[in-house]
Amino acid sequence: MPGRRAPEEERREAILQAAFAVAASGRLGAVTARAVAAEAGISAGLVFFYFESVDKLLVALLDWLLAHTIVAADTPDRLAQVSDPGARMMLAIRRDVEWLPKQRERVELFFDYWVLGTRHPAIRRKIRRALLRYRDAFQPLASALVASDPERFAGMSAEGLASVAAGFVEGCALQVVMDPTQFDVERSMTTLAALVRAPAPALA
Amino acid sequence: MPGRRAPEEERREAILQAAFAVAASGRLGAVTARAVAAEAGISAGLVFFYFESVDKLLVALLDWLLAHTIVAADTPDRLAQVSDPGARMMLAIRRDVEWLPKQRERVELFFDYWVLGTRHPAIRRKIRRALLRYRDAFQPLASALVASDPERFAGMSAEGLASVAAGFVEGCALQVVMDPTQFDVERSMTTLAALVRAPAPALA
DNA sequence: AGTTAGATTGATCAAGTGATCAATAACCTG
DNA sequence: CAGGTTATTGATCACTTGATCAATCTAACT
Repeated sequence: MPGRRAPEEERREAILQAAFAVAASGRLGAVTARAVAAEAGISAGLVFFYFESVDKLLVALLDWLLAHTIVAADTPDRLAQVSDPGARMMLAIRRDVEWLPKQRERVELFFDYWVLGTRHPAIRRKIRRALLRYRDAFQPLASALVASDPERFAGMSAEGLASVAAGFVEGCALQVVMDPTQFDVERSMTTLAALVRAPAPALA
Repeated sequence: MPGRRAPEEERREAILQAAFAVAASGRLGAVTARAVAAEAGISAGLVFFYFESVDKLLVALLDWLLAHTIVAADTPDRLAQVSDPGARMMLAIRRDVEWLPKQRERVELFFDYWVLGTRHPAIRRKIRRALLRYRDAFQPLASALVASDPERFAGMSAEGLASVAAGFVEGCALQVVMDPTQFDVERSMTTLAALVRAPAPALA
């Protein structure tokens, strides 16, 4: 029965949510026009009416995903309460690492997009920008840390430290996707703490 | 013209090489029975004659890839010449990191398989095993390093150190695939050296 | 009520996929 | 050179995909 109108822009949103539902359970490969339409309870043609092509739907889904994924937004206050720059940095990292297993579906999807990005310039640009933005989020913490003890962090820029912090979390994300059952937040954090704490002038 | 026989087992190998050629230029998604057959100069049916299904061809290609990919096997001697455990570890890491951009195609393929593994148990097992094997390759170096200065590495197990080393290289691999032009071996190594060298008792 | 504009459907097309299989040609044995 | 074995082909089937489009229905506005 054609004609049953929906509240305009909500259709787009509904389709995107359906696309996410499909992708969350069957990954990006399962996101077909028919699958999304079935999930949304509409006809396949309507998907193309709102999103010209499946490709553009995927790009829109990535935007939706990035907009609806704020890492660890639930504890913005606890971080400010910690005065020590080092402890603040560690808490920030821990917060994100703890978030990873809880949102495994999103992390997996992100990696799907990341792989897709290798062949898709527009997606690659979006992913890269998101990663840079994530790295930059560590910048103020890194700056404070370096400033708090310039001698100890001699030779390390705040940029470098922020990169390493982001890289560590990304490495954990890799492990989470690879083997969720075997990933242990505490072990990862302990290893990081030990590594960073250990002076190793022998390494060159 | 049917009947033109090939030297037995060489056919399998030839098909696998063709599959690799296809995958190297068009990624895993391009590996179809027809594409591989065309690349190998045979008919599509023959692919199914030697590899029951495309799925099994992909698994066989992964095995082939793992067997034909020995990271940095060209400099096995230089490592032994370095007596200092710290420098040895750093050289080992550098060796692998330098290898990444040169073999980008293989690294990309590896990530394709890694993503595929999330849905394919057999592939996931193979990938996981390969990653563990890679991590274990750092174990002797890590043990020597920890033993060389127990006080400095207090709280760090050799396993943890090996994990971090492997994780660092994997992180670099991620960057290489994402943006080959922007990846800089020297910068990565410098950052690592600075991080490891910097004592940071403030971090907890 | 009549009209118009826009949303919605479902059938449909073309392209590409994995897989099967009868027919056939080369090889080996005798 | 006959005969059996085996690799090889190419046509073919069933299926899925992205995409298009005429027909249709609903809502809003006269």
